[in-house]
Amino acid sequence: MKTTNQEISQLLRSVAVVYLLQNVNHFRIIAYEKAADTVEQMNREIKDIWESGQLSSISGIGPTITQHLDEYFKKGNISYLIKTINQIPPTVFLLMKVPGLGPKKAFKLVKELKLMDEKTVIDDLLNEAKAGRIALIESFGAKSQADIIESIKLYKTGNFKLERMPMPIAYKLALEIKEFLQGEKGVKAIDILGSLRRMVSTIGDVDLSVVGDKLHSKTIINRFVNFPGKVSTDNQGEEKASIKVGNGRRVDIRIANSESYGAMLQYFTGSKAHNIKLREYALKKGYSLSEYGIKKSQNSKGKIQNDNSKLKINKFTSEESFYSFLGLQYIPPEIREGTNEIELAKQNKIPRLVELSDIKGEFHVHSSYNLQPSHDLGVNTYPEILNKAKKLGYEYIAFSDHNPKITNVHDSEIISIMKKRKDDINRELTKSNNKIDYFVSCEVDILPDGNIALPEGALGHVDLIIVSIHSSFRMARDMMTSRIMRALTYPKVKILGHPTGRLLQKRSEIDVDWSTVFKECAARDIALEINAYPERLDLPDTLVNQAKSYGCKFAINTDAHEISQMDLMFYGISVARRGWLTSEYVVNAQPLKTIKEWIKK
DNA sequence: GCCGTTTTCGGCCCGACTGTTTTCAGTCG
Repeated sequence: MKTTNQEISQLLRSVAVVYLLQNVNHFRIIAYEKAADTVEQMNREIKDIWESGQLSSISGIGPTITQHLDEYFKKGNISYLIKTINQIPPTVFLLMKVPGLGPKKAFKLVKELKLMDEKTVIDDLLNEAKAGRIALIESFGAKSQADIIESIKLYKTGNFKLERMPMPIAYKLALEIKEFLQGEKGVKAIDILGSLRRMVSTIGDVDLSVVGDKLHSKTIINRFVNFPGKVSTDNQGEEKASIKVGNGRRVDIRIANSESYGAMLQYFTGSKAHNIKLREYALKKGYSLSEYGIKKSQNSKGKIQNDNSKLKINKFTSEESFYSFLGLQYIPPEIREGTNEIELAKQNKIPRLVELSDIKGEFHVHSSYNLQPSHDLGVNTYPEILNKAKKLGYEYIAFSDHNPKITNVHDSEIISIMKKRKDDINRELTKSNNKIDYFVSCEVDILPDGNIALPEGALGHVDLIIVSIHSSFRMARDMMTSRIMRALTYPKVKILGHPTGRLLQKRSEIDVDWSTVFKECAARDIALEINAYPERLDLPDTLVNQAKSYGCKFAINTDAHEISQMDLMFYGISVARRGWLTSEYVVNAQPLKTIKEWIKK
């Protein structure tokens, strides 16, 4: 059975719940919650780490939890962790899924109302509420009872916790609202906050902030709640408001004044892990942080008696000055994930991450040239693509149409198609006296057996190829690994296309031993693609970071099937930045000369 | 239970909101 990080994280969180209900030391509870957070956000499978004996080297997982996990992996259901969880009725955990019910309330309800049937517990609670029996329980009242009925209704619709949306969709929504608000009186600046500012691949809520003077905050909020895409207004106050747009997506807005805007921006950008670590770091220096600014910590050891200044808040107009006050280099939002960014910022060692302006070309664009492809054709001609690349300021572009269909077609036919294509490209493009260079490429399917869907005889008619999986996504890990490893051995393979095959919210990643694949790519100088296509964002950021540690190189591509999609390079850049890539790791941030040498190798 | 560029002991992130409360606990982000 495969044990996922999600399951282990859940396990640790449940133990924290049990301890909370048993009134054990508060910080022991926090330790379990922290460990759960750590596991949840880890970019490697915890079980793999356990197998390699490296568990205790993870920050947040100390000797005790290491020992418990070790026992869990060996003994499963009879381990300490499971036995601990079993001390609490399982119905408590089920009730906690209802919004507004945390451990204490859920436990009290289970105890007082004797809700022990796991299959019916939610309905049982609803019936008790309707019968008026919840209001009779101490610390509950009529309002709580009514709230519970509402919450259960919401819970049953399944709409209370929508699936996250792919980041590019959220980004587009945010830009639409931003544009809608732009002209309003008093609006000085609008920023995107939260996970969207960090460019996480999937987004829950969209958060926006507006710098505006108090005089106009009411009218700004008013305009916001009249956004044409709005379906409901959740709350609307003087300084903030929430609306839902189509599909139940929630958008929050807050109006802030400019003098403490830096602290606000920092706080609401997150991540939670980053903010917690930042506050711990600040506390050691005697400072306490909040969305309003920085003040002297009440508990700081170095506190001066009778000091009024500790109540005074230092305000910051910019994030740069906020971080700088703490003695830290500015940390780009994309890497604020609570790994080691604060440590590095302290030493002034945050690298300059790759930027859109570093990009000098791309390798993955589909044209309308009909070579009887195995998958979708693009809609634009080679000259149109070349022109677009020129407009983007690129030095080079590679045409990577899908390979010709191989079913019922003889190899010789495919070879002649590929030859004709190459000749056609060269004839069409030499005419137009271009200033930028191009490469004849091809995106070739990796077949289930690891062979590629292009006869070797055709390889003479391309400069390079991208190999990608487009079928048989569900294979056992060892088979999938050797499938890819075999594909990498073919000549002219320079890029492994959309390596995990994931489609955000639609198709999960293939199961592969990535360390084996990454080592091979590094050894063969084959770049891993960071596919910027909005549904893909593939490689995922965490794997980018892992591959980087093996010395891999990356090609950030849009996989455009229409020239306007070549503008989506931006999304690929965000993935690269989240993976801590500097431009030296990105092949298409290198000049033409370097690329020519790379392709020849 | 975890951790260390002020500590191997003595600390541990901050605030809003809500409901049930006479001063706070629980939940959420």
